[in-house]
Amino acid sequence: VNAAVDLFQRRGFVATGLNEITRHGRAPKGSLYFHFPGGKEQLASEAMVLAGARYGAMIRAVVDGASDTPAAINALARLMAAGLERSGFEVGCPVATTALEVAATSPAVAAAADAAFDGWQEVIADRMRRDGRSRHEASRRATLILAALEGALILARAKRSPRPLIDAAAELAELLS
Amino acid sequence: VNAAVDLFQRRGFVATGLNEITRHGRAPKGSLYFHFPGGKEQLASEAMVLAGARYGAMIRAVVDGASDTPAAINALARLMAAGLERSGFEVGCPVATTALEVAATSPAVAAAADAAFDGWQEVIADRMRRDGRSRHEASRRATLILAALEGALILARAKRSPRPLIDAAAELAELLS
Amino acid sequence: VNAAVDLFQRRGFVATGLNEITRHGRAPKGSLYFHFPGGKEQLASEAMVLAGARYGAMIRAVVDGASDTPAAINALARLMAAGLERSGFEVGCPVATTALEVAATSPAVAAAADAAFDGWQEVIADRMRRDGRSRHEASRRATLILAALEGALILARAKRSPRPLIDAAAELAELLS
Amino acid sequence: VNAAVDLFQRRGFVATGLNEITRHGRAPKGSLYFHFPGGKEQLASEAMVLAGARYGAMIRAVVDGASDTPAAINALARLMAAGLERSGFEVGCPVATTALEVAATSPAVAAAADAAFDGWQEVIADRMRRDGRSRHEASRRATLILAALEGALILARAKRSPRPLIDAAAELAELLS
DNA sequence: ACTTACGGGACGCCCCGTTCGT
DNA sequence: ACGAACGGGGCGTCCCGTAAGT
Repeated sequence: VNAAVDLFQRRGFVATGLNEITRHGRAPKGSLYFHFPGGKEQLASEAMVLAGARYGAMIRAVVDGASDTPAAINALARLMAAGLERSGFEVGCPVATTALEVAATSPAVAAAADAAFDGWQEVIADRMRRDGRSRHEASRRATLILAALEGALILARAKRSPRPLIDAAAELAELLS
Repeated sequence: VNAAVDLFQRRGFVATGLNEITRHGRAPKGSLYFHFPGGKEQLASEAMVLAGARYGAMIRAVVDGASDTPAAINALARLMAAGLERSGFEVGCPVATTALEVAATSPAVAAAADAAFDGWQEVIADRMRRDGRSRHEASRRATLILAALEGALILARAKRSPRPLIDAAAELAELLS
Repeated sequence: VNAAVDLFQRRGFVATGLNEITRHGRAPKGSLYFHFPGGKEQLASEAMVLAGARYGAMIRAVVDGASDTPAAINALARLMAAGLERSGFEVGCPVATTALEVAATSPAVAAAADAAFDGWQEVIADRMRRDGRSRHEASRRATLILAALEGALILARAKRSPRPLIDAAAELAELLS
Repeated sequence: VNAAVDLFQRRGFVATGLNEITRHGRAPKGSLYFHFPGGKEQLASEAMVLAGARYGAMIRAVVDGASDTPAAINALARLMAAGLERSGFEVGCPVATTALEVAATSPAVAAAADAAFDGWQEVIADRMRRDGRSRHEASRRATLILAALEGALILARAKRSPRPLIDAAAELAELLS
């Protein structure tokens, strides 16, 4: 279920109860362990995969629609800021919170989160390769962009303000142009 | 107690039980509500403050010891990477995980986390102002640096590898030089 | 299925899940309620019947093969002790545990268990009648023998030692000779 | 709590929920894990101890009040039969059911059950030693008596009739006189 | 002033026994 | 015959107060 994606994104992995998820998704409780024999961890892993795909598609759309990389960065930041404000700063990255929470305790979920991050990074790197960057350069630069956006998103949620996100993106875009 | 700082850093806010904290800190259970009438939230707030001060001092030492900003960024990344590896990728940022978890539920703790972030950002900005940057430019650039490091730390923990941290820092340092 | 017999014998009725039984018996889960519309109770009842027949045959073989009643008692005790030790004191009486667990809640299963006990008692009584005892005397004496063996089996499992079984049988055999 | 003794005695260990026990004993759930950090197993162990002591005292009273061993056996059987009938055959031995259920899964509880059995056996053996039996003879005979009573109790509960208990006791008493 | 011991609900995850729909 | 669905509860433990003691 993708009710899990939404709730993990808002409250985090640990704070979200399975009951809450089934209620939110109007799914019966008993079926959960039929579809996800691995329990909450499996559910989280699949949520990471789904969120990775969905968010990845969104990132791709923005990145491909932008005229150049700096423009893409700013566009992404604006999009994330809009989502943040629309939800009252509840909805952040659908992967980051869970990734941090389970990094030390659940290797399987951490790996799924990592795969999602990798996918996004690859989307950005792909665009830069098409712009003529070398493979290695594109990869490193994409990592930086993704990291900066994720980090700025944390700062923005803590401050309950889109400023850090907008500022960091603007600065990074400027540096890259 | 600063046992809380350590545990929140490793497992996150929600996953850490009060029992665990008192055990880890060899403090009596009943005393907790005497010293922290606000309960877990107050404890977390004070943990954010303490971690902010400690981490801030460390950042200041590194930043002041570096020859220029790019060198400082790389030095910080190496330091964080070292801590990551030393702890088996358990110990990340003492504020970020908690900040994400409580962003939507506990304004007080979120504010404390924000204050910690602000302190760190100010340390970095301060250095750049001393290097002759304008107030506004220094602030934005410091936000970017902090965001990039925090974001890269997430990626690194998910991947259980210091690579994202080292790469993102190297790329950012290069852009800034 | 007689996978149920084995599992009820080891872990008891309540502690054995239907899933476990189907897995142990390589039977499909959904088929269970086709063959046993009465659910777990019916399964238990039939397990009692099957165990009663099987164990009864074994008792008959031992009893008929022994030279006299005291010898039969000792032989039975040795056989039970051997099964106990072979299984690490996991496998006791296939009926007693379930009988005790459901005595208060499931009359149907309790009746099936009672029938199994009656069958065994009859096997022993039959032998004694053939040895010339009166109907009434044989019945009472068989009840005592069965009770002593069942009771000693409990003591033996609790102590994880065949001693109570061997001792009680020896004492009873001596009294009867 | 001795509500546990009562419920384990009626329904068995596995079938009795902790909630049920706290409800039955009017104790709050949260307090349970303060007094019994070991959880259900510890509760069961202490229930075995308590039941062992209480039942042991009762056995001692009967045994000491009887004129000789055969009379004691019959008196015990009558007492057990009375308890059985009074409760609609719900209340059996407070130790046997649990002992059988946990024999394979919980060594600690099994040991506690064994200790209770040993205590009872010792009470009976003690009486016989005072009657002039040798140490070894008294011990073996006491084991037989205890086993026969426990076993007959199972048969009686399955049959929902005091007959097996009364008959087995009568037969054993006769053999001993 | 500070700590201990204890009481007290609420809920988390897991899994159970059962019944549809095919 | 059987995969899928379905609630209900089990045990553990959490976060929080309070009454008594030092």
